[in-house]
Amino acid sequence: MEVTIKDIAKKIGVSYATVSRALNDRAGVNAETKEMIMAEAKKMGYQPNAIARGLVMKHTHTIALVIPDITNPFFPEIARGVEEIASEYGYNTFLCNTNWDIKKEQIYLKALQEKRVDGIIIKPASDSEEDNLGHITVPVVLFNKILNDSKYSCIEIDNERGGFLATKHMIEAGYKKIAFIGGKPDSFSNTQRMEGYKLALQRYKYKIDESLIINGSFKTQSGYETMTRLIESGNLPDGVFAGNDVIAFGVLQSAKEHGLDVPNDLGIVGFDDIPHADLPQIQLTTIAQPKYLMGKYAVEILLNEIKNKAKKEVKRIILDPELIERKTTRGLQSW
Amino acid sequence: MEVTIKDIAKKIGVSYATVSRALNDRAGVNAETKEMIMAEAKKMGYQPNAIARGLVMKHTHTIALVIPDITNPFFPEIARGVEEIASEYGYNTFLCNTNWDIKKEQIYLKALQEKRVDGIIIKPASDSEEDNLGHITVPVVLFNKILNDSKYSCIEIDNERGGFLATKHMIEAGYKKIAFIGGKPDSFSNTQRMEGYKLALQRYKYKIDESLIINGSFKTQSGYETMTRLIESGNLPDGVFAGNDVIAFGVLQSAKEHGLDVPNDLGIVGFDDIPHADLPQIQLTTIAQPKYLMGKYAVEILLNEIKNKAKKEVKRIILDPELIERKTTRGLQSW
DNA sequence: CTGAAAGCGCTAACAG
DNA sequence: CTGTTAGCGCTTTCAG
Repeated sequence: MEVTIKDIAKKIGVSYATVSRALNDRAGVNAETKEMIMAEAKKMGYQPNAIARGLVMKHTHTIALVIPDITNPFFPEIARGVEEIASEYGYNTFLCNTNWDIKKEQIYLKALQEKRVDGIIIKPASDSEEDNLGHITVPVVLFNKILNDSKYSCIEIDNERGGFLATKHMIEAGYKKIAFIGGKPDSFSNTQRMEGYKLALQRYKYKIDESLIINGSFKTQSGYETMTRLIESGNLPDGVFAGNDVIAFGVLQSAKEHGLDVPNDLGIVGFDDIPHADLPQIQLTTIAQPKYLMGKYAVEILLNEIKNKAKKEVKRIILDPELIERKTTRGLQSW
Repeated sequence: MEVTIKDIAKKIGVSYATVSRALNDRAGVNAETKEMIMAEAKKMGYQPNAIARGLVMKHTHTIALVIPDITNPFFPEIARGVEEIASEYGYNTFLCNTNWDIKKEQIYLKALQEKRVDGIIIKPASDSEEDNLGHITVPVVLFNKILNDSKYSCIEIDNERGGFLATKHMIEAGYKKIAFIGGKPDSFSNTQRMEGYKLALQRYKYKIDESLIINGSFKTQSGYETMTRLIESGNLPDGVFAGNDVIAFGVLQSAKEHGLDVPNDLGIVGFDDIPHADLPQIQLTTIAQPKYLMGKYAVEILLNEIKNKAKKEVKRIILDPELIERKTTRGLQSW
């Protein structure tokens, strides 16, 4: 049997309230008895029961991070940020992987609430917010742009500006026929990146060619397949702005297999700046997001909302994207 | 206030025991009243309190996966495996990242136990088992070879054989001066891979040159730095077996920066076969581990131990590594 | 089929 | 400084 507060109380001959006080370092316990209690607790191998405590305290000191794809190196970076900061504040974090499956997300959200997590940080699998987050009663912060009247705080990169920057860079480097190979079509981030792309095209008087705008999923495989299709259909662009880096990897792969010279025959820019995008063999030009920081901020906002549940104010943090020029695009100088 | 079982009992005019029975689908409730209860529960937005339930039931239906580096793409693959399978069985999983920090691991293990997780799957940050896992009372399964008298189940690849295979491959491909650039020196996996390397060297009458055996950490940066040091010290090998793939990436990077032709001037083989090791620009020859499967098996063993806590038997699963020949080594044919 | 009551391990008034 | 007591929300005998 597990050793409880009562066992140690009995052993020492005090009431278990006293033991509780001692263990929790609360005032009003004689120094000597406290010491005895601590010693005995250690000796008996006492381990506080957070479940019981949670039941009375009404908080669990655990939060959840729900993400769509832990296999995309973008998310582990974020996860590291939230986890590290959370644990600094004494919180554990559940890491839930929805696999972009809205049903799975639903199930997680339900379980998380039943387990009484104190708050949730989520990158939704889909963006029809109300559908999914409707039943959540704990504080939530999203990695997503959110409708203006939303009751949730959020933090994200300015995706439209990112898309704009990426496309502008390719235009200025002299690419003429620029495709957008995107990810999940019903994702805000994706849409906004595409909007930025279109905006840049317009700004520079390029015409928007819908046959060059193709969405799929945020996977390497998807990038590979749609690029291959593009090449084999004869509708070959000389530049592609990919919805994210792993898609860009797929594009790169297809290009290589078809003997295309990157960056001369084909320029590529990605989004995220995941680890290994900077390997010399890859050298992917991309739009960087401050992943770790995003995780960090998200927890801080969340923890703050948890603490001040009463007077909550929704915060929206929009971060600046940054273009990282590497070798999958021609530089201006070479033009 | 949260709606509880009592609220809905009061509303309908039954005892809350009955409500409990109905909600949990237990026998002995009149069909009609059950329906009423279910309806009311939904209407009132009742959400079972898993904390309270856990307190009485003595289990939480949550397990933990503690890993050293979520940023190494090897681990997310495993994580996906455990998470998916666990959730199929109705378990949530805490994902904890120790960052190879044994103190952090300690803290997590403590918190996890206090939160009464039902079991723990862990790749220890260090390998002096007894030190770390001593206080754990719940079932544990390790991703690590374990002493023969250990009380824990474990599952892992045959690292020695992997190291052997890797080195043998390089020898047969004609490389003459093969270095081992390893990861954490006090890691079993690392040591075993090194043993396999030595074994192959001996088998083929190569002499073992300790100046060619260098450990560091399981990071790209570490691989990059030690390779660079090797090159700049003039002690240039013509082959390196890296402790894992991300190290190999670093080696690759250094090689490239120093104008070495891979695979002709330098052959490289990694370990793990992480995603993106197969990109055409990388094409890393490596030793594959069945990552997802390892995660899956780990949960299955764990869940089984949880169920049969009484008659537990320790299981040791040793999986076979597989050499994946790609382009960072010469093939036999080209020799 | 249903209700009463005990208790899971702990915290927090409230008395002393 | 310390003990008594009442719950937290739920499951589970044990009676009826």
